[in-house]
Amino acid sequence: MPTQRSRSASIRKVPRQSRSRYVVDLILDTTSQILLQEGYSKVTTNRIAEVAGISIGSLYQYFPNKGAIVKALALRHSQKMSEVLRVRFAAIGDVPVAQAAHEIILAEFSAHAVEENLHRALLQEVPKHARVTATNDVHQCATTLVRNFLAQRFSNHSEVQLDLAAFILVHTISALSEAALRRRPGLLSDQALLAESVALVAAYLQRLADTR
Amino acid sequence: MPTQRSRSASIRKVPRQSRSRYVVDLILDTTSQILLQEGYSKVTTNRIAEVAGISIGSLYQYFPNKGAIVKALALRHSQKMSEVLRVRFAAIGDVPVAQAAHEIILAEFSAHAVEENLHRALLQEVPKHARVTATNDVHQCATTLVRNFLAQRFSNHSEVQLDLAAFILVHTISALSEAALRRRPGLLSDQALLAESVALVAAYLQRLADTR
Amino acid sequence: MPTQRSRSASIRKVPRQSRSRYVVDLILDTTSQILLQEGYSKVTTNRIAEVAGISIGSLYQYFPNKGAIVKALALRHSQKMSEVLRVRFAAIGDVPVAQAAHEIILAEFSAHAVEENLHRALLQEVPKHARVTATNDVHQCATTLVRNFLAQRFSNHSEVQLDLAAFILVHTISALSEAALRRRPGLLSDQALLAESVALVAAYLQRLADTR
Amino acid sequence: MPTQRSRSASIRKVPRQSRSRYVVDLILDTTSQILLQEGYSKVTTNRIAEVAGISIGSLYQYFPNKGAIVKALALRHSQKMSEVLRVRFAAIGDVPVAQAAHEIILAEFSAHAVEENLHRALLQEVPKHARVTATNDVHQCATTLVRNFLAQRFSNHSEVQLDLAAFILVHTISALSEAALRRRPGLLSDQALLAESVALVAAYLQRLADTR
DNA sequence: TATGAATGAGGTTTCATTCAT
DNA sequence: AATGAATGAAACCTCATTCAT
Repeated sequence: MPTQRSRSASIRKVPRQSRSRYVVDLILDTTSQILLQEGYSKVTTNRIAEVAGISIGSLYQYFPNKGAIVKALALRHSQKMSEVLRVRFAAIGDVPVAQAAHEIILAEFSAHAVEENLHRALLQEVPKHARVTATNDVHQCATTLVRNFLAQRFSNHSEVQLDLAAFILVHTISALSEAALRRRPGLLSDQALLAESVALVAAYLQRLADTR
Repeated sequence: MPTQRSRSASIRKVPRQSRSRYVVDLILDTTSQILLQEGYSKVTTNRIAEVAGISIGSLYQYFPNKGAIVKALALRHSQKMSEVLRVRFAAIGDVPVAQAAHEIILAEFSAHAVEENLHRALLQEVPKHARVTATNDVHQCATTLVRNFLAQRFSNHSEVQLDLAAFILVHTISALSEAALRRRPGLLSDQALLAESVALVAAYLQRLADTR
Repeated sequence: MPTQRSRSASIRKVPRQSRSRYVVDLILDTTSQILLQEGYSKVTTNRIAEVAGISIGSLYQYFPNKGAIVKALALRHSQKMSEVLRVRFAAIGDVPVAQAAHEIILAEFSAHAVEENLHRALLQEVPKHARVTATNDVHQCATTLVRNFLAQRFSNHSEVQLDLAAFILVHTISALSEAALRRRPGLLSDQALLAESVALVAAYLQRLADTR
Repeated sequence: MPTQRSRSASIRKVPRQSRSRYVVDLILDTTSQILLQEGYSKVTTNRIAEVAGISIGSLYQYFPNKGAIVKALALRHSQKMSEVLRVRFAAIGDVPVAQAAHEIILAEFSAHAVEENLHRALLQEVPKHARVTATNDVHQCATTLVRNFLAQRFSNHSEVQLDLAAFILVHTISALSEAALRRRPGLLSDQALLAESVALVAAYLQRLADTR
């Protein structure tokens, strides 16, 4: 007794069977590939099916419409990034502030390095409405992790201060990661940039420690 | 080498040019309006002409294709932003580092506040290839201005160090401006966020001063 | 000439047939339901199977194609209507003309009240070619019954006259039944409309009696 | 400053210029032709454009969607029928009831004979929702005309009685017209059927006259 | 210069049907 | 028998661009 389906429900058949999983991943991989090689305007359902080597009908058995494919791709990507962030942050020990800054930055840089080309393409090619939630997800995740980190280190600050600091740090570090990637893919490994970013963050954290 | 006709028409020439100017601006304004109100997918040449109240044929007499319209809009916008940046930076006097940080941030925030909605829409809705040059222009301008500022204050640093510092500062401040705008449009005036951004930049500049 | 196998399976045969019957009826009921609730354009084979809770493959084991399903539904419906007509007409005794008119009309109204919504949907939503025979069946049945009735009462008229009178009566009464249903579903019980219809038919029958 | 367009607005460009009129009529004529020759399922926008000898894009400059074309066709047809009805009824003089019955029936038969094949196709092939208003229009028109006629002749009856009589008459006569057309195109000219229909109606009108 | 009707490639999506399991 | 993933022709519709007037 099927009810009306939401137009943007992201997946039509629950991919319980491994065959389904396979096709869904195939479609997302193909979409990613076309997006990277030819740009968003070439991401059409026909082309996805063609490149994936499946029929257009099959594609629509797994996704209700084009938007759902793009959203699913963005979501899958954001989950990969979030996972990296979580693992990296969990590994930050009880180290001095300067070193913590280093590790936080490495965490963000690593996350941004996950399929960095796809990340850039999603941000720069895909219209916002086709990816809102997913993009926010990573920011949300990063902000929470940084916020928790700050809360442990700077317990004497108010909630509001911690929120603001987390906001500033996440945006700053994300921007530096992305700017680096945008400028020259691979630049994330640039030691000078890394060191200077660490300096920026360390200076800010130090000031935070010095205040009240 | 003006011909007789154009010479005798020279009085009329100015109004003619301004007629062109007028239509071009009308088209760009209309494009901006549709982009903001309905999203990039609704920006079609027919719709632009319709909303602008001109014929589609006329539109194609002022622009060779759709891409040119979007690029022109992006360019016009980046020039407005750059102009704000230039004026603000020129006004920064020989003040202490902390205050300079404040003024630099205000300059960037002001620039980003110029048609902030359009700015966001261009970045988030319009595919990169339709705006590359223009977006780069602002960054280029900002980077040059910051770089010059640093060169004056920190003449003992190497070219490479100055380049890197400029890179970091421009991306950081831009990101904070945009994050602020995105979070709560119109809230660049949030005093706490502003103060904390100044603190971040000041801390970095101070460190730069302390280093050889 | 039943083979050994079928003979020995004869006990099982009935339940097997009824299984078939069951699925066939399930499919027709589901088709009817979708037709009524969502319109003919939503009657697709996949949707029928989905709502019926069977696989699309099973559906095609009971019907060779979509058209056959719709035709079977129309046929089943027309048989139900015809059955009502036959029973009602058989019960018309040797009553005066005016009362006969009353009973004929009640017979037709009753027949049209059988799944009246389905009846309307079949006529108004389903393309003719998908139901021709079936719809004709009811008319054929009604015409024969009325024709027989007239033959008994007005034996002095010619074959041609009787045919024509039956044609006129059946179409008139059917139209009034359907108009009544369409106007206010469920209102075949409208006494005024019923009385006036009887008057119309009675006047015509009386005239028939008066003519040679 | 165009506002959101209703999806089923029937005509996109107001056909003020004769060129527009011409194309609109061409599209409707072509639609009618395909409907008659190949059935509703073959009425596709691509086929209409192809048969009409215009591009699919042109078709969509004149109609917002397929439904609007079918509705416009149904409307045009119903207007032609209504016009015939009005002219014929206006010509009915102060004649005896039996002759009036004759003329009313001729009026309805004539109206139904206007593009009778199209009429049948619209009723039998086209899903109701694609023609509602139009079909109702004719019935409305006929009912009003008959109602006015009755009001003049039978001024001693109540409003309710007149409404009911008009309802019965219009449905009866329409059904007979359509039945005749359906059975054998051209049958409307069958003198026997005509005479018998007149007899039916005359008998009813006479009874109306006899009642208070 | 201005107009706007016309174009048609190509986009998204549906659905009757098949067939390997 | 039953399943349901797969198919692909074909439906509806959009939009950048041209060109005769």
